[in-house]
Amino acid sequence: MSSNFRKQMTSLILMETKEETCKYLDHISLDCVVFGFHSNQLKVLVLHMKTTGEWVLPGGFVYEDESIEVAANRVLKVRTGLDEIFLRQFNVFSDPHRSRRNPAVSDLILSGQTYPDASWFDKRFISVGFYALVEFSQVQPQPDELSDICEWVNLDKIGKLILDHNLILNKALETLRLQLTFQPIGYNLLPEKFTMSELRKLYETILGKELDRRNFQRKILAYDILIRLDEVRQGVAHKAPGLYKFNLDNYQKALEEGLSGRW
Amino acid sequence: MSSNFRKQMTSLILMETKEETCKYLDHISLDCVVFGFHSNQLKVLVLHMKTTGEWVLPGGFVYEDESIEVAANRVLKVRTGLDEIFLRQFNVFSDPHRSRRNPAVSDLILSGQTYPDASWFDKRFISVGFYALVEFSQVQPQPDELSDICEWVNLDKIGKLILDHNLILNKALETLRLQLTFQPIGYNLLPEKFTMSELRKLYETILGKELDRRNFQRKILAYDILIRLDEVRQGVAHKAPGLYKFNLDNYQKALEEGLSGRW
DNA sequence: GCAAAAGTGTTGTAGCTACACCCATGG
DNA sequence: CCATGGGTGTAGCTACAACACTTTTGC
Repeated sequence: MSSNFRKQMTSLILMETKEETCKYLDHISLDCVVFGFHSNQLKVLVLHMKTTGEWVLPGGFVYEDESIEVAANRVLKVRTGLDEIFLRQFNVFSDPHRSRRNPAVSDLILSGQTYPDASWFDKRFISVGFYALVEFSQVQPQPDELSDICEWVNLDKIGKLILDHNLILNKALETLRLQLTFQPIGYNLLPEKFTMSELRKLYETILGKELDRRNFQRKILAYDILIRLDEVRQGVAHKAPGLYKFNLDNYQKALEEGLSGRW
Repeated sequence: MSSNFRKQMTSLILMETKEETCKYLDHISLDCVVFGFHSNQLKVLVLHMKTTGEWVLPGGFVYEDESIEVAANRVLKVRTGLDEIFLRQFNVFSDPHRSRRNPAVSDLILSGQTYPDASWFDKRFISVGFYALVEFSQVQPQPDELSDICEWVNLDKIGKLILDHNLILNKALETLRLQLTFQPIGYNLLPEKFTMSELRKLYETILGKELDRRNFQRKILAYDILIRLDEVRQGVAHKAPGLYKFNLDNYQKALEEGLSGRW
């Protein structure tokens, strides 16, 4: 790592943080598994570190005067351009050896403007895991000062991530599965208008198994949570599928009960 | 609060922590909602503070070299006498105003043996909530140095707790409800041998609604997770009910699928 | 004998599975 | 005109709710 490079990155960090007077809480971080759904595949937002070439989940730290939820929202707003993201914490990762000294980062924190001292990054971090559901097409992935890429990666194409981030991802996915019946997962991952196939493919991807096309349709319609629009999807090489949107009122009510079935 | 009293309590704390060289992590605490089941009622373990008379959930702090799970186990071992308690984290409570200066506690921490400095308790705490399931009769409730009572209280008799502990309790209960179908909740709350009524009352208490005695029995037996013993409960003023125990192998397998039904 | 709870049986129905069949569209 | 996926229908089965009825015990 060249001295020039260090200088450049240090100034980048300072630029971004200069006006901030709040300090971060020691020892506490957050990591986000941001899910999106596109071309019938579940995708996750990941960053590629400039210095080490490692892949990481978007994450950040918590200011002394904000809740973790607010911190996660703040972090994701920068990373995606979106406000008011659907966000749920799902687990705390606190193995004392989960984090380690990261020279690429801690080298930068010499000025101590926002961090208590230079060794701040050497400390052990307890990380709160969040999963986020976003509408794929609305996201403008933005790398941070330490990364050169921020992009969507298919769930089945995710390789080795930094630290315990693969564990975090897997746990997020497991949570998503368990919460499929009582969280508005379809609503948050799909665009406003969607076809029945798209909704079903989303369920199939999350559950990791195929569902009967016809039974799925009848079952989901029986909940009365969808509104059939007078539109069809154009430009497909077969019968044009009808478009639906969520009936948000009924959807919320149905989720309170849980979408009972076994899928 | 008399000066004598302060001295006494300070020495108590020092006694307990003298041999410990590890420091606690700043800003991070944990709180446990310990559930027990006795005389067909769900109970929670609470402490009564000597100084302020407030009721609190058992909790503690995290050493620099332990995970939160290990810390929670350590705390609960002292409070209950039990090892290897069934324990699940369910939420992080991080509202920046959730904790406040607690004079009764922070006055004690003047020596800085185990805490970084005297203002340690004044800091904001982010608390990881755990729920624990224990077998009521096995527990020996032990107050800590700051409390004079540690006892079981019926869920419906719990009054105002300190800080946001009522919120923590409610969230724990909600989690318990949601996880009833895929966590070994019956197994951990009941004694080894139990009657069908006891198991059903447990479900009824957690779910907050009555279940049909006969349908419950047939449904739960259909899962093949119980073993009917050749014993009956004696000394009841009616037909002696048969005793059951869990078939742990089958129970685990069934929980992986989820005890499907709607209860 | 009677009250109270245990234990077993029955019946109708809702909802699911597993299909068959036809429709619309692009190439 | 055919391949592809959309849309609707139906028969059989399972699981469940809502009951009735019998059994066993203490008092």
